[in-house]
Amino acid sequence: MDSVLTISDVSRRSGVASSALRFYEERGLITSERAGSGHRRYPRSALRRIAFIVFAQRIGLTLEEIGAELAKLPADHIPTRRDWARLSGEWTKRIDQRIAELQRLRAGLTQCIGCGCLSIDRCRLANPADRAGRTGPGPRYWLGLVR
Amino acid sequence: MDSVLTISDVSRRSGVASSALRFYEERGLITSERAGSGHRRYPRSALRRIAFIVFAQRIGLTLEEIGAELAKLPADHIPTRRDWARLSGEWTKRIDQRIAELQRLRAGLTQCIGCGCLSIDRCRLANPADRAGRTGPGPRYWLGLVR
DNA sequence: CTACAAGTTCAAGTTAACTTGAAGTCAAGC
DNA sequence: GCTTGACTTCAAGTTAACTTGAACTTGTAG
Repeated sequence: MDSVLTISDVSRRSGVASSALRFYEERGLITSERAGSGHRRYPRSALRRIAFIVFAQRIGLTLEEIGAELAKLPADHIPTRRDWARLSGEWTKRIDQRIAELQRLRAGLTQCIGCGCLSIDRCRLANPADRAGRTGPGPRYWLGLVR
Repeated sequence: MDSVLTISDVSRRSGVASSALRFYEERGLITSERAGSGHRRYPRSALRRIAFIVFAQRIGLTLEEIGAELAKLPADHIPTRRDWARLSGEWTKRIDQRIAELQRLRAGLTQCIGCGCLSIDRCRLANPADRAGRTGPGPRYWLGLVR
């Protein structure tokens, strides 16, 4: 129940691997103090920040987006309940959009495939015009562009 | 309105890049005949198969999973409406699970972050024990393991 | 004092789903 | 006969989010 935590403390408590924590730090998502030895020391508040990151990932945000969100937190004090709550506004919308899409897909699954209309020409769900176009390399699907 | 299609025909009609179509073929998701010149020729039925692949991706299936689904289709004839419908059973469940998770996350967003319980120790949503554990390299998040 | 665990940095590897580029083939139009 | 465009294969590059490994230092227990 110490007030400062080592990286393995944080890893164990958060379920996030030490290597991932270093990676998050490199990306500017979290910060740490250093002990005289050069070892990282985390304040208790880091746990909440990390929980937030994990939470946001499950919603489907990229680390970059999460970083942008975290940047909105006040820098002059440890974020309060209110500060965290302010971040969540945009997210609710995003979740709702994804839920709506899944519900459309679910309907298409029984209706389109079931009724045989799963044709590129006729079906809105499978229609290329309804999908995001994007050029360049990289994983199109994972970027949520084809999702 | 020809009965056989070139790769660029299929690409244009489906919105899937030619390179992706070749990639799908390499992975065994689709097949093609060859013209004397060595060029690919697709039957009309390929369009539906490709639409199915795109559809499945939006739901969140990997190409490997999609391949496994497609393998269940009869090999001796062009799949009928019924054949396609049979594949969809498992999917509905999967969509529902993801929708349910998003709804839980949505609730957590207002309740947990809003009320300040977003603490690794107390909050179920952020609790490591609730998340899938996995060892080895690769993108944990994108694999749906942290989602 | 000596193990040995735990921490550090930095470069390189891993995964899925493609894309890009190089080098070559083939048919059609002028 | 020559160019142009569409096609082919094959190897290598791209992206996100990490992990792994090597080489090294520090902290702690016996």
